[in-house]
Amino acid sequence: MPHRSATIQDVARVARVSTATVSRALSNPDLLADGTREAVFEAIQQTGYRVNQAARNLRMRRAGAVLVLVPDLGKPFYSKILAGVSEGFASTDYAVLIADTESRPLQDGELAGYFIDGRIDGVISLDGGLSRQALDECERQGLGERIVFLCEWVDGTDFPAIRSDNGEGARLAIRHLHGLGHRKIAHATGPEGNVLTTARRDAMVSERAVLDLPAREEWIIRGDFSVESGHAAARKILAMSERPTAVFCSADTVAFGLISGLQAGGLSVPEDISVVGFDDIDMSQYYIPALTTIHQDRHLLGFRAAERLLERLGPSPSSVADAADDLIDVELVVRSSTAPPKV
Amino acid sequence: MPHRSATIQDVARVARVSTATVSRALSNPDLLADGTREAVFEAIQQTGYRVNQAARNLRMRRAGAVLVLVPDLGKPFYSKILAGVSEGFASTDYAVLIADTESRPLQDGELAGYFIDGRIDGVISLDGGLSRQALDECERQGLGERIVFLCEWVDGTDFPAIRSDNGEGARLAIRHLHGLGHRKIAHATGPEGNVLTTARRDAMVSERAVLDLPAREEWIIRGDFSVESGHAAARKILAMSERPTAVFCSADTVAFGLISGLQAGGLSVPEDISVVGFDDIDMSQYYIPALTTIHQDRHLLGFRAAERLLERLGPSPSSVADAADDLIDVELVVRSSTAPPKV
DNA sequence: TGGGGTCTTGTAATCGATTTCAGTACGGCA
DNA sequence: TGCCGTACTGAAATCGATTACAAGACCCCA
Repeated sequence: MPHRSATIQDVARVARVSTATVSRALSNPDLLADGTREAVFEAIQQTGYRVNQAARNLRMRRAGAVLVLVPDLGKPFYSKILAGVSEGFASTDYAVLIADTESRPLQDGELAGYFIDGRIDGVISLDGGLSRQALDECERQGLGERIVFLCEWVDGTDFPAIRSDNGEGARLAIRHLHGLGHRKIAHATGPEGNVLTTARRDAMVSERAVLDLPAREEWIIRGDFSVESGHAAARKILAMSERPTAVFCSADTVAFGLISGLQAGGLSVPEDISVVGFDDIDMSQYYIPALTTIHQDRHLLGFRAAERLLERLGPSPSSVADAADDLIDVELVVRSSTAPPKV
Repeated sequence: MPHRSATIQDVARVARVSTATVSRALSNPDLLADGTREAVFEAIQQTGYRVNQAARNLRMRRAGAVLVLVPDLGKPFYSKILAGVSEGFASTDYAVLIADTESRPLQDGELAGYFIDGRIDGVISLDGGLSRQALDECERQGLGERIVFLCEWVDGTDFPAIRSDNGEGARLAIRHLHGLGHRKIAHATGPEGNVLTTARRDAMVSERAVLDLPAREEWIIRGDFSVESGHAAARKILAMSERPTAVFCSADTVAFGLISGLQAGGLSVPEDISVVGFDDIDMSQYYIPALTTIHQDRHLLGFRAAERLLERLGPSPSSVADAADDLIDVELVVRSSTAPPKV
């Protein structure tokens, strides 16, 4: 049985003031006379008082928590992002709840339900696959202000979305390969229907056109962001009559699987085929060959999303934040998985 | 402004009963007459009522949340564990809070403070480096029952600790290498002072003695669990006059760095040196060479920890749970990073 | 017919904070 | 001296649930 801790009543008794005064001492100290304030703080010290969050939240009609929706906690890509989010809320009194939408998808009305329950004050969703219905329901309840997307987003909605400049990333990758002399460039995509898949593929395709490079249907290899799908892409490439000399992968993990698969099929990277990844996860610089990739500042992404949500939860409803701030720069990191094509 | 949602009062009014009856309908339905119960559920439907957690928690003197302390969210090792924990709590009404103890270490009294605040009901700590003081303070407040360790633990305390059989893992690794014909086996350790470092190193050293293998001081290479430390270990090995023919690494990430470093130094794996990892993170099977390693069931570890904490938070204080259940089996996974030594 | 038991339900206290409203004290000014 | 504004503090309502206690209805059996 936890030792029953001091309440505001106890403090008031010790300081010989009312509970209202104690409350004010904490939230609005300059309202009090100097002596009173000191007496209260003294009493707080003595009793070891800490304000009870449940009571405070009940009275203030807030939950004191935000929810982060992660498509798959098991993916290393998310870890640093979460660290960033968590840091963004560290100096506030919001708790950070994390839910994995893959291991347990949200039920109908569950998201809005969390708000209504008083469980959460806001949401950061890393999952762009949230159902339209769930979002609409939140909007209908006037909760639209409390939702921020991160990395992914939902087309056709106008929730703020902190994200990397995916298009620019794809263009950097293609230009880099083009610069090395590659012309036959393939793309291993993410899962169909994912906004990142679309953004990266579209930019890749259009940049390829801009540079006047050849395009073949089979060079767009559908997959998902998994290592396995990279492995599968390798098998497809090995079976092609007209092989590309370079592959731009939609994720580093895909690149790892791809390289591993190519190697198993007797092709070496970058000698026979160059590979570019996307994300720059920790492993990438130590992979053999070290992976050329598009760096995303994952920590910053998380941190910014936290800031953005905090703004929106704050007292002033319309913030001055610039939507342009929501696009985070990416960077090409050249390592050893790319080289000029064989002549 | 979120649409003010229905309260228990509203439901009571609609159903023409008292709030007590509504409350009972939810928590103890068979106490009510059939007709009443139906009327209440009908009213709940009509009003869209959802119980307010803050109010409920306040009244029931509970927080409705558990905290998971993660040493470094950025490490891919933890992701699946968190998914397991999260799944373990999915069917309960506990929220799962996650805090990164590296990016923001716990302050004095902060942990006990969370309990007293009514912010959390329990803790799962993946961090074995929690200060003794913080733990003692919790014990003193009678909160000892509410703490469970996971993966790591703190020597000399008797909190339950769900963990892999680290000793067995180390022995499996050494026996595997011994079986291949290796005699000169080195070990790249984790950070000094970490319980896992100690457990794995001690078991490695004693198994090496059991098998009557040579031991050299420099073959115990101190590091931490990072890729970088594996890289550094490679440099040390390259500089040795008497090189080992195999290295048992304290983590897969260390193995990756090691292999990368050896390769950079002109030694290839497994031809020149065999490498065994520990953890079997997702990447390991796709690394080149695919990594021979000790598999930890990370999802199960997380899930078990959740179960264990739930038991302890439940109404019956002394659970029947067997402490033996807390040790999770590990498995040797043989891939391509190990081979017989060159003759 | 009356006492005792079971079923069902309601009244009201309670959890621990915040905040509105009102009151007191005091100083300044006419 | 009397009125008013300012500074400070307290009493009490409130947030939305849970639950101890009590009371009414009904049945059974002596």
